[in-house]
Amino acid sequence: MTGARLPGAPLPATDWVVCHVDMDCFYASCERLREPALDGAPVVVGMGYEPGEGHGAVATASYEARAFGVESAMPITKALEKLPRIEDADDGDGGHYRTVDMAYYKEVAARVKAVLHDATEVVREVSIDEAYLDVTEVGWEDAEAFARDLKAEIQTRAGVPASVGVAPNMATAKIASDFDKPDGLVVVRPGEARDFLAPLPVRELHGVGPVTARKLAELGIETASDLAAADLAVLTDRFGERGRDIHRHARGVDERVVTPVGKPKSLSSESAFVEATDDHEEHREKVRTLAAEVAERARAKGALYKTIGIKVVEPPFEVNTRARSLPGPVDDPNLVSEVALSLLAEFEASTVRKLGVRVSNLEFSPAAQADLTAWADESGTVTEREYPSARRDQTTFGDFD
DNA sequence: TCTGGGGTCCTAGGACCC
DNA sequence: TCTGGGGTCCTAGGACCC
Repeated sequence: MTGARLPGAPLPATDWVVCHVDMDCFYASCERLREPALDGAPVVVGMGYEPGEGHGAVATASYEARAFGVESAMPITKALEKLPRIEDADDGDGGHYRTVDMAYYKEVAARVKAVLHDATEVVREVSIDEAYLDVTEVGWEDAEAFARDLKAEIQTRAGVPASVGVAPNMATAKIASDFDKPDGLVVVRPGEARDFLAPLPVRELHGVGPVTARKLAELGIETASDLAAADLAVLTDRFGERGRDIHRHARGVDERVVTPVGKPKSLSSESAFVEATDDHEEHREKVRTLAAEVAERARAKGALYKTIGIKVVEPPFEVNTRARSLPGPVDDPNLVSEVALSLLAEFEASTVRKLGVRVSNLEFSPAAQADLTAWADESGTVTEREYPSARRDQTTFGDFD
């Protein structure tokens, strides 16, 4: 395993300098950017808290709002209990609620990303408000100064604050960026990672969610240091490949290479009913809407899909998925709807709280759709009738980014 | 906390092929 | 007619992340 590396192979992990940039309560910061009066006040950004839409959740809460107990992903009704809207509070001690405005946040995010790409070659954009940078060429001598400049540059050019973590690998850098939020800057040098992580609860490690944390607790493993010292065989036995990963992460080891994210693997749209319903015609109507949405998004991205699926969530929270694959990739909104509805038929008698439609097995090369006749004939799933629309759709490629 | 929406990856069994 | 083993694709579910 050790010894000479092939040319072009990744450096040993300890030689890397990885930077994780994590925007501080990004949506709330964006709202403040265009509405400076919100500075220093509790801000909650979410959806579905308007009258009659009682099923939304908090997307982001400012730190002032978190002080009231408002958290990300909390049902909006619960958030309003903890922190009433300022309009409804008589003592003036309320929160400023704003509806998610993705188009605006994407504008701000684009400015942040521009700063990152100007700063270094390799950037992995994980989400709208988070990215990893491979800044190995900067070296450990200058890593801290680099990160400080990066933060300042983001503030200057995008107008929003970021926290930055620097470490010899992705998993540790991520925890470092979170360690001193907001406006944090934490550098973990090679050799320091394991001690840095040691006291943290396992739940804070990337890849340990509520389920794994509970199972680890049953094994007497509570902290990263417990996990680092645990028997690898026990972990892989219980958690499979992920056991190996979290064991490594707990020891401050992560050999994943920072690479840009590729094309999406799937696209989906989902939507919850305000109240779970057994009205199958309502189910069908929602699936038609979702199918149209997802097909439109796929087309906008120039994606062909080979698999069409649905998700049906029954109370209390039972998730069912069904999918059907076509003989070859298509761009055909009508087919998405037809297949989704036919998969939905199985749930005709179900009470449903939430529905989703998904396309996957994506291909982005227009040539991928080259010869549909060949398989359309031998299939039986895709009929002649559907074929012409699929081919016509190809002409829309390139209309969008 | 009775849970929104958009994703990723992994696992496991079955079908099918050579 | 009985048979081993490998590889790939498909579907469904689970866990996790932001």
